[in-house]
Amino acid sequence: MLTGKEIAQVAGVSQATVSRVVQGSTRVSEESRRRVEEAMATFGYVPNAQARAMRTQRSGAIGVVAYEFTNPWYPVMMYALSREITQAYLRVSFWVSDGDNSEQAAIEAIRSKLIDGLVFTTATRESQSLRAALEMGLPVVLVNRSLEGVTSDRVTGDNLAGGAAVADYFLAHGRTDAAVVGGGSWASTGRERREGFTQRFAEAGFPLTEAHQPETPFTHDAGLEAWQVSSQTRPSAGGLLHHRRGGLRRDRCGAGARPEGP
Amino acid sequence: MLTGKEIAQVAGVSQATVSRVVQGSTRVSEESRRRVEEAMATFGYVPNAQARAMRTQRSGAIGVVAYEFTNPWYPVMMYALSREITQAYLRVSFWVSDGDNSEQAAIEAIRSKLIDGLVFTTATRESQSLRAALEMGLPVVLVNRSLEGVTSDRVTGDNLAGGAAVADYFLAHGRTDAAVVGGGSWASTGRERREGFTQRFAEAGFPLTEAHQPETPFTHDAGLEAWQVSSQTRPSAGGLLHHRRGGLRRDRCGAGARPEGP
DNA sequence: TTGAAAGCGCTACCAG
DNA sequence: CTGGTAGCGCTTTCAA
Repeated sequence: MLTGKEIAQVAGVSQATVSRVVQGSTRVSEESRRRVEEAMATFGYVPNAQARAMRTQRSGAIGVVAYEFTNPWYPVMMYALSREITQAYLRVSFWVSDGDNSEQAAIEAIRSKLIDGLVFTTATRESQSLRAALEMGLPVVLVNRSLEGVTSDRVTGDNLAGGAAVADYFLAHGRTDAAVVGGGSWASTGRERREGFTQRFAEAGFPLTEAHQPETPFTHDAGLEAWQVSSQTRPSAGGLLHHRRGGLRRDRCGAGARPEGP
Repeated sequence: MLTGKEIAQVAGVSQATVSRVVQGSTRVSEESRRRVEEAMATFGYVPNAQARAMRTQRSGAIGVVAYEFTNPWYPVMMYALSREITQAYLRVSFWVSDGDNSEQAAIEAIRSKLIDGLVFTTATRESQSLRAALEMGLPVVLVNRSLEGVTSDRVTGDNLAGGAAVADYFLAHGRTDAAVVGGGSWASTGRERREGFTQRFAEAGFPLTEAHQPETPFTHDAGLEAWQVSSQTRPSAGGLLHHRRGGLRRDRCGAGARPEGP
């Protein structure tokens, strides 16, 4: 691996001119450009991105924080984000959210100039470092989940309307005895979906008790368990999970069809 | 954001000493260390990782190339790799393999010193830039799929034995009229599984025709279609896909249970 | 259009 | 144990 300086020597120009050629069409004579490009091609020159980043104060990378991919929704987001980031001529730095540790690592990466910005998909009520980062005005965008009590750029679904829509569907079909099994309120998604659901039921005159809006992790196992507990007290209880042939169908949800194999 | 130099001024030491403190316990007096740490804490100093990388010639990042995550096997690998990489105090740079373009981008990242090494999970027979990179001795490790005709570090399953095991299972149950629907031979996985399968069948005296080892993408749709075509010519044909109640079950495979929701 | 030169913020060497 | 200093490879003035 040689440097711009060496390319310059070969091409018989100054290193500054090599830099100009690399950056595209700054003012460089045809002759100089030709010779520099020839030298670059000959030696397979690739500019040192670290040095450039240091000089320009831009890393060219965007961080993404997502969950372990046993939750199939996250790969979908990850893929979409990757595409967009790549199309913007940026790179993706990736952190698996393992609680506050990795979240903090991602945020630290902003401050250490490793990434130019961070997309955060796993905000929870307990994300201390995230909250602090947003309050400091660090370049963080919340995607999927939002965070109460801080202003921030964010991209989320309308979970309130979503929960309400499910409630309306139930009510329209005469189901008035319901429980919500929709994750926990530590995440804005779960909180808002539940809120939309329970609010609609309350408006319709069928308020849900606390016991019928349990806090569960976003897993099918936990949802199944909550549903079973709920069923014991109310045999006819329904919920956000769908059932079939007298039993819950333990299956993926949310991410749509995922039809491909290894 | 201030720099080590500024921290040094505040602490009344040289910038070199600040650097020593940051790097842990090089020889620094208690007094100096205390004052530097105090200054760092006061101003929330975070060292510039780009500058460090440039100086040390190590970026601290490992690249990972994987597929779009509609193929559920890749998130699983991605997660495992992320964990390992993080535990080694490194970061993950991520590329979605979209053919040779993004593959080349990932490899270029090695040469531009953005990453210290690359884990490549989507090698195909057509991966020109990957092949070139391996031949140049760039730090690339193949995971999941290997590449014919080049020596390289790699981590793969024993697909040959896998295909043979499926064949044995079929033969043990008296199924001698079979087709293999297992991806395409552009990937080592598909190629080796098929090879293991057909070889065992041939050994048992039931050679498979070309028509019964079709080349398909690694998708359920493609597999289903191939199976249907195959069924037309041989009503009793079986294959690597599992079926139930007279129809193929169009479902995920490979990655094991993936029970969680959004 | 071009080259010289000044750094970006850090690490690591070398004297003291 | 400490400070001075020389770069890492690039971008970007500033003169020429």
